[in-house]
Amino acid sequence: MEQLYTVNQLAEELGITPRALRFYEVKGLLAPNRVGNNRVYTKRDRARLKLILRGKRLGFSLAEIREYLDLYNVDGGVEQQRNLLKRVQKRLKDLAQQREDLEATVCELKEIEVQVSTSLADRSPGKDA
Amino acid sequence: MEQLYTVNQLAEELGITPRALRFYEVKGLLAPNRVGNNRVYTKRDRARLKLILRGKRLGFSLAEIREYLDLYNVDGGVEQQRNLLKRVQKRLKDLAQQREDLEATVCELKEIEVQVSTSLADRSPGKDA
DNA sequence: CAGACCGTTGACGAAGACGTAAAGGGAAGC
DNA sequence: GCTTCCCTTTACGTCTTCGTCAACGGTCTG
Repeated sequence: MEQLYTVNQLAEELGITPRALRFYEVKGLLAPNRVGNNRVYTKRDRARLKLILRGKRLGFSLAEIREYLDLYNVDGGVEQQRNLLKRVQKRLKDLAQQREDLEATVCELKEIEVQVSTSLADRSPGKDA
Repeated sequence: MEQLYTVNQLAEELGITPRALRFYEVKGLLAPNRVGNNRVYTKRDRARLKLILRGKRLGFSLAEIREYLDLYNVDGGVEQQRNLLKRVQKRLKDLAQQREDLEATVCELKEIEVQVSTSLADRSPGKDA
């Protein structure tokens, strides 16, 4: 019933190597079940992996992503939840900074784009007509 | 008249190490003037450095940041400008993807924040009153 | 039963981004 | 003149994130 994957299957589907998958496991980012000696990944593992990959695209290190994944463990006592809340809020703050950086960079690149575009249009007029 | 900096001054001001500054120079990201044997950084160098740091916060490698900085060289022949335009547009595309990832992550974290907050509020009612 | 595939662990390698120690030059203060 | 301080270069160390063998086990097929 439930969709399962081998290392190779899951790796190929998400466009990474099996080696990377095993590495993430060593680093504590994933913990697939075993059948005998072989890894078996569930949909949950897959979802977790997608979070990992998104974290990477955002430029986070595996250690940071590990912390980030911990934020999804909403269980725990009051003290733990307070702690979790703090970490979530810090992460949100970091992401806000990152968004600022992103917007600023996009703005500047768009300016350059316009500049270069018009410069090109001026040099070879009529090409756009 | 113009504000100048030594390695240590500039490093401290921007919260990095002098080692990093020299390293960026070796990697071709910075090219400060010399007075005798000593590096002297201008405001322009400082601005460039801030771009570098922003790139790092966005998760780019130094090599990518180097390319990015080259995008600011709007001079050059038509062929070069066409090339530049392409690179700018590719970079913008990458950043768009990154923005998507960013928004998705922020959304999820905010959900968690609400979840944990209300959970805490429920457990200790009246604390908020 | 041999070979073809998957899958496993382990060791070594490699690139990127610096940290850190070593050894020395120049100027400034006492 | 000697120390102190800042700066220099060179070189080696380190941590991360895998890639790349190497050597091995299990299973299926012919």
